[in-house]
Amino acid sequence: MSTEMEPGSRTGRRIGLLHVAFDQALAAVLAEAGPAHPELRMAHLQIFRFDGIDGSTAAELAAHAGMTKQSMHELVVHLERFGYLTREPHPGDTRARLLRLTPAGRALEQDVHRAIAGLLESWRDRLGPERFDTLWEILREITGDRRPLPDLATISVPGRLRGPE
Amino acid sequence: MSTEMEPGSRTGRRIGLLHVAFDQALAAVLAEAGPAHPELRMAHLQIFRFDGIDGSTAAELAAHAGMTKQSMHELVVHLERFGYLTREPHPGDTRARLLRLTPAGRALEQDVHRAIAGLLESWRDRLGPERFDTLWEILREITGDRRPLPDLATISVPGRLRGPE
DNA sequence: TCTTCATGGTCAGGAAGCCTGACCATATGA
DNA sequence: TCATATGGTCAGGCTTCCTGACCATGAAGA
Repeated sequence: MSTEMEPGSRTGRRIGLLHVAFDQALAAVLAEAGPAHPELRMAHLQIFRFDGIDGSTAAELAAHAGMTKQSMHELVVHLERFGYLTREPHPGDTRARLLRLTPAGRALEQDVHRAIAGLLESWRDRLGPERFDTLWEILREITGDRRPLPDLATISVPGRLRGPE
Repeated sequence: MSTEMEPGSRTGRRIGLLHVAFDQALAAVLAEAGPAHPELRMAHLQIFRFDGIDGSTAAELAAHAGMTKQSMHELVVHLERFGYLTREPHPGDTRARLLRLTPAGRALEQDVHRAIAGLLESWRDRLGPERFDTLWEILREITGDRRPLPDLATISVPGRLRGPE
């Protein structure tokens, strides 16, 4: 390690901070921007962080988000109950339900994207354009992004180190 | 945004992935490296991600980790119960308890640091030295690191967007 | 066609990781 | 000395996931 590198602990923390900062900015901007959506929780925003909600199925979203379909189910149902999306029959697969954003859902999606854009803008200001682009590029490289989305499905954070025995 | 920038969603996801990748590598390497510690969960490792456990108090750790002392309390007690640390009286403050790593605790700390070092090494291989250093520098900049640690205490991720009403 | 297996969705229950509230004991400073 | 802050602790709750168990449907092979 060339940069004077702390044992490693700080890096772990810093990555955590990056993540936290992102979530926080998201929550903050949204809490202010939309006087709406009081019934939404962070987990729901996590979903809106991705594109393509509209027109996909819960199972697909679950795969993209790296969670079980049961977990995603709950989020989707919640979102439906509060009018952010509807579930229409999937043409060509009677089992599946096609998710459709309502106007409210679309507005929320916009809010989330605006919040993210704002945060990125502030980072960009802080870092300067070149280094910001570099960060972007590095993130892409580290998280491996040749394919569009599905890679996420293979990643899952174990709640424990070992199985629940 | 100069790099062809997706609406923002991908960036959010990518940062999440960075975080997840880190946690995962940590879990994986440790699960393999130490056939020990079956009773440890990720939350405990999160603690070991920081230095300075040994000799600090639970309240300090809580501040560093950005969580309440009650939450940290549970983790610390757990760690104590399973022999990773002890709590001795704090000289100079009868209320406080000084945390002390046991040999097992110290070994675990080493494992965690080794795991992190290994992950960073792999990123370094993938990115090349200069860009790796750049990432490091950018992370430092974004997460703001003039002061040693305490800044984290001010950050908290809301579980909801609004207060619990 | 019948059978088998995979997949989308759903219900039920639980674990983990946090949180808030309420307290006690001790520091600390006016 | 008295108010207030702080370390630690207990109790209880909420959120966000998870696993297990199912049903209905789809796909693929015997």
